[in-house]
Amino acid sequence: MASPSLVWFRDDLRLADNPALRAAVERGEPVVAVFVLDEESHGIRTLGGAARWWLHHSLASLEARLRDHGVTLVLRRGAADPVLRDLVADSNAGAVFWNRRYGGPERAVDAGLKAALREDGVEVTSFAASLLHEPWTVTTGTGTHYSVFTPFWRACLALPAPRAPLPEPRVIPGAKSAPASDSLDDWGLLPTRPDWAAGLRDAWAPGEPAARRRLKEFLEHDLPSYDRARDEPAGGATSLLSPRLRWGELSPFTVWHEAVGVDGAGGFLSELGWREFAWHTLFHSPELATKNLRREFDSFPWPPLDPAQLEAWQHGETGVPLVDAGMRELWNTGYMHNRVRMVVASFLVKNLLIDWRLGEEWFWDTLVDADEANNPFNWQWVAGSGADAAPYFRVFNPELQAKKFDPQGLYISRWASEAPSEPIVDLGETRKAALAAYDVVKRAPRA
DNA sequence: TGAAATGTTGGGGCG
DNA sequence: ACGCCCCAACATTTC
Repeated sequence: MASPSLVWFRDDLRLADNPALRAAVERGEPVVAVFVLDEESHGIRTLGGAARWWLHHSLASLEARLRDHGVTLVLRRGAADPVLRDLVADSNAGAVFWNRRYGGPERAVDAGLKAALREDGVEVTSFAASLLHEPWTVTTGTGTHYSVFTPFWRACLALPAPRAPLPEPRVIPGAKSAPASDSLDDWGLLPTRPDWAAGLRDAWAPGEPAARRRLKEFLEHDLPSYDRARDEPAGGATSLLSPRLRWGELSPFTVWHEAVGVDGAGGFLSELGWREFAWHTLFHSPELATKNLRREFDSFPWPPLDPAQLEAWQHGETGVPLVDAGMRELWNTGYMHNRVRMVVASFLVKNLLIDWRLGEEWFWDTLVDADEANNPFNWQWVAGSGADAAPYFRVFNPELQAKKFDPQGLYISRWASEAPSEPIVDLGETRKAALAAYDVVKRAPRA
């Protein structure tokens, strides 16, 4: 009697370079593929609206590709621990495989499950698949983790090179009868009443095949000009790979090995390095989304929230053209150019003096690429409270940024073409107020 | 992965 | 010819 191999898909919705899937195939028994929509386990962050849209379509793609192999993707909803244990029992699985996660609550779930299943005599194996280096392997000379990017990335580059990506399995042996599955449509991941996803549908094609096509196109067409053009929000020279990495439709090993030989790829690869740095930072500071990494920022004098200002920022109605353009790109497409992300974040935190956590939550809800590491990491970077952060006194001037990086006004006219209205705040005055607030933090005792 | 304020320099207009 | 001033251009400092 066969004892199937259970593959638990999480943030790795791909068949290529999937070590868990590979190990299950190599075990030689029928494969049961599972995805669990977990909104119940302690501390797990509920997905935002744009993320749910992406997840739906990426799961639909994975489901179809597995079906081509004769394998059913079993969809279940609930706390991962009991759901997985039920599935293991129902399918009589003898082995479970997954690729590692690095967030605090996820690690707790996975560790508990691994111990419990092993207790029951089930083989459980986890793999490195979504980071180039395991977080505990990148340490300073004194054994601590890095808090500054440049030495961190230098240390990564000095480590043995990331392994070569694994090919997609040619054959995946399916089980004769798979456990019952929810219907993806019943999960209600797509927006209705209203359906606000039209812009997302125009902008994106989720799923592994489209991700591979984009990688190829980026390498051929955009990488050569990446260093020169990546800061121009109208230019389209960025990789657009962030959601594909977020959902694991591409692995960083694949991206690394495809790009590393290309002349002038260093700047792009170091962006992969920032992604790596954010995840390592989360691994060492699981409360990254809620707690200032630099605790002296706990004394930051946030004024009482003016909800109208937060709303104006969210809706792209601040009267500051580059900020409004960015926020509307976000709302319409689930994405925003990186340069503009820095500008709108600086504006929220420093010109409006609104807590970075509120900006982080809005991005979490509206970005298709937000993950629990990069999103809070980057907000803390802008706010000045984070790892290797921009000094708080570094206040972006959105008008100057527009002049420098969107000199023709192409990006602004694409997203905010109406005649500009009066800014809701004076850029010069609010800049001064932000610097005064910074003074309080500067005088605060260091944690 | 800033911007503004302040400081320095040097060419050119002009008395 | 010379000194003076203005000011753009660039550099440095400060926030």
